[in-house]
Amino acid sequence: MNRFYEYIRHYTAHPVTSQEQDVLQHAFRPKKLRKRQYLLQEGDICRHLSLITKGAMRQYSVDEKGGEHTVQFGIENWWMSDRESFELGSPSKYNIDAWEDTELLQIGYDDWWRLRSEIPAMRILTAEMDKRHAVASQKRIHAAITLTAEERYLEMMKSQPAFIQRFPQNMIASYLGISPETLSRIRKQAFLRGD
Amino acid sequence: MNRFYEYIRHYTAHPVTSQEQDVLQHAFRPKKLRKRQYLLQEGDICRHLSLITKGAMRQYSVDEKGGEHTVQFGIENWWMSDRESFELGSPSKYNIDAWEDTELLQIGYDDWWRLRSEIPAMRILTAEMDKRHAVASQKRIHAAITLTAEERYLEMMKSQPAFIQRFPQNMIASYLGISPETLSRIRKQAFLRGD
DNA sequence: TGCCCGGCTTGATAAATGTCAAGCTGCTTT
DNA sequence: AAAGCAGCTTGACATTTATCAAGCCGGGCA
Repeated sequence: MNRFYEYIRHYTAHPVTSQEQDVLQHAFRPKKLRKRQYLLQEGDICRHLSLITKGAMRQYSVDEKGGEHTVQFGIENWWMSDRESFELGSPSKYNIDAWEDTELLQIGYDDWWRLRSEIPAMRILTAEMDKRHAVASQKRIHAAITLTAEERYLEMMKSQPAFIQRFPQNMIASYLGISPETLSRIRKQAFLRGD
Repeated sequence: MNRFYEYIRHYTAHPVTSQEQDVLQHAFRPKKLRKRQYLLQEGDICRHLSLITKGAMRQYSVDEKGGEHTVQFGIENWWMSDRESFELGSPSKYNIDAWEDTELLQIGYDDWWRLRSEIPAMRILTAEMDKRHAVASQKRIHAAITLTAEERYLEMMKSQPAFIQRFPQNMIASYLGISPETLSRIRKQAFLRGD
């Protein structure tokens, strides 16, 4: 938990009082997942926000032909959830599972909203998260409608090298919206040109 | 402004006191734009959030070849801004202009943050906006990486028919990430099959 | 009125990307 | 050690989508 208080202070510039630590400790629960274990399955309702403290996960959908489409990757200090299901209480269309052995801090919907009014730092943290999320979403949407497959990959190498290192190529491809074969060829081209 | 208080009450279930109306009235400024007039140009810093009270606008980038790529449409009751430029104070990569004659209510960065702490309804409104934005972004990203051009268009017809009615096809195409010709052919196909 | 221009369609062709099938490699499991 | 499997690559081919060029149509404007 101490790393979590540090995390909050880092993003909000608000130190967490020991009184607040008490409240936080009761609201957040640690959880461990083994590689390939589900955090959420299609049809479930997403009841928690989960902060990754260690490991790597992904959120993805599965189409009729069994193809997987990665909506989001997460590693240390990223929050995972199906935002739609969590906020609306609707059954999720996505799976979230662990690609590496993973450790999380989880908080439920009611606690999350309660803490936002009780602890100023949590209010700031939420605003900061939403802000970053909005900026990142706009970028990804713009990339999707504007760039070619190759440009999207090179852009991802620049902005998210950690994901490319920690997840296999077929998952990267499904994140970029292309087939694994196409990604393999794009990488070859880029390599032959000298990265 | 009265419609604005009504708007707030609708989304927050908090009536706006006359004291608060006073504060809001000083923070928000009305603005009118003629068709084709810019609200924001590439290179500008986006200093305001703008609520559309009447009209239709779009946010788009222009590539090296002069091609336009629509990131967002907005009509009545939609907020327009380049979120990245607004939050980070960086020069925008986008243009925002009016497609129809448009009326706005604008608020600056500092006022926006101040009102969030002063007026509870604004805090709720912000949270609600961020929530909806997050859900919509996730959907659009999922559509972009999962669906074919035709499926994306049909999906848009279902979820955003107002946009399709009020913006010309070449802009719809640039929103879907396809060429105007492809959209024209897709529509013909769909029509021949009976919608 | 008549012209011009923006928006839309259509056809021919090119480029990008997907699909299917095969084979390679390194790791895990037995 | 052998078998099996997941991830990656490659080739041949199919499909989707973009590009370029031409023409149509209707509304605003001289």
